[in-house]
Amino acid sequence: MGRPSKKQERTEEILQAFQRCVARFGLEGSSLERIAEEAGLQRSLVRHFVGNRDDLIAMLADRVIAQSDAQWSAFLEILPPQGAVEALLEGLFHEATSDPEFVLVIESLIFASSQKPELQQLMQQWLKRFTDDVTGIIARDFPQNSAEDLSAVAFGIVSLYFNLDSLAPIGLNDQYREPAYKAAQRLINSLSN
Amino acid sequence: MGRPSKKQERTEEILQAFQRCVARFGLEGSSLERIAEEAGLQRSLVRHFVGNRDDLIAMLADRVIAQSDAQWSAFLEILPPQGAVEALLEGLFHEATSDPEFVLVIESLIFASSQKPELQQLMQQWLKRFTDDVTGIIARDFPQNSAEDLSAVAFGIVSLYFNLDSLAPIGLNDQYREPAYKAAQRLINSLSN
DNA sequence: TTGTAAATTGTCAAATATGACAATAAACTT
DNA sequence: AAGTTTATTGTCATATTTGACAATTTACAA
Repeated sequence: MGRPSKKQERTEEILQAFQRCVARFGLEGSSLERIAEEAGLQRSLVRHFVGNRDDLIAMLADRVIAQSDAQWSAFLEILPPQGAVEALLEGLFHEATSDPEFVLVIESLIFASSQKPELQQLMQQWLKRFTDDVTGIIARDFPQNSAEDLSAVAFGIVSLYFNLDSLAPIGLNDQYREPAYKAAQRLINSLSN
Repeated sequence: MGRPSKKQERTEEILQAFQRCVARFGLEGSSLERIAEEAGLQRSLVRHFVGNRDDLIAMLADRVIAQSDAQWSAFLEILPPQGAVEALLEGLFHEATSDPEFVLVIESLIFASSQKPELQQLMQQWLKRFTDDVTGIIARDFPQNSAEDLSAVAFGIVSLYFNLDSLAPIGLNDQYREPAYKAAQRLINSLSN
């Protein structure tokens, strides 16, 4: 009964438009006006489907985190049972050409975390999953090391990877990718066995 | 002749207010209105002394970079002639409790770099000075290593340090400081000699 | 065809941001 | 005291953003 709802697709379109806007103008700079224009919809429709900008931000965060998790999970699936660490480094520093727009959105969310407690919690958990997974992978290949050493190495690798993304706006990504990879290798080599 | 100019002090006040605003609302979210209110001045005065927001951003960038460079230079001065690397790590990961507001401002500038070429160039140079200095310090204590290895280790240390700041908005700074320090040590220990 | 739920369009009022500029007040020099 | 430079205040026009809501249209079910 009644007209079929386009809420799903419309919401998707709007969120994609929002994502593009955030990458270009930042969270604060993305007015509903701009988002609507970017999505090719009327502002009223944006309001109708997703509410005000705070609602939008919450939805965007969920979406982005889910997307990131999905990518990450898919990546983990591919890792070989043994020699996983080597494949991990290859994947993180050589193959992975993360979408700059996506990176900017995540940066924005991280940045906005300091103002939005709910968001901060989401990002905390997101980061923790990431580092814990990396620690786990390393632990499997290098079981003889203490948890402390493993965490340190894992955090180092995550930092190297994240830093490439964080500094992406500066535009030196290509220049620093190789040093980052080498540094990660050195961290791994510093483990026993 | 004529009334004495307060341009210096006023500009300083305005930039400080701007800095506070940026830390709270982001670059885009800092309207002249807000800045003026934060500075306790009329908006007209803000315009009178520093111009529009693009002018403001340029001035803020110069100021922040100068400030950062000054701090960094002062820090380098203190480093002992030998054993400098150890002191470096101590300083970066244990003593240095960087002002969160200041960090947020730098983050904002880095982030905005992707949209503003002049700013991007400034930040590139700023980052380069930083990593080159670190490379130099390490090179002095570990002269037997190749430039490539030294750069990798230096970039690793810089990444660890920056990452702590980048992730500061997430609020896990304390938790990750020690792993970061240990990872940095491991990188250093991976060098010959 | 009729009822209904949802999409879609359009409009209004209020708040906010910006640029430009006039007018006044203050502080200094000669 | 006169002149000059700058600070300071105030205002006007304009554009943007937002929230709220009314009116209309569309697509489906019975």
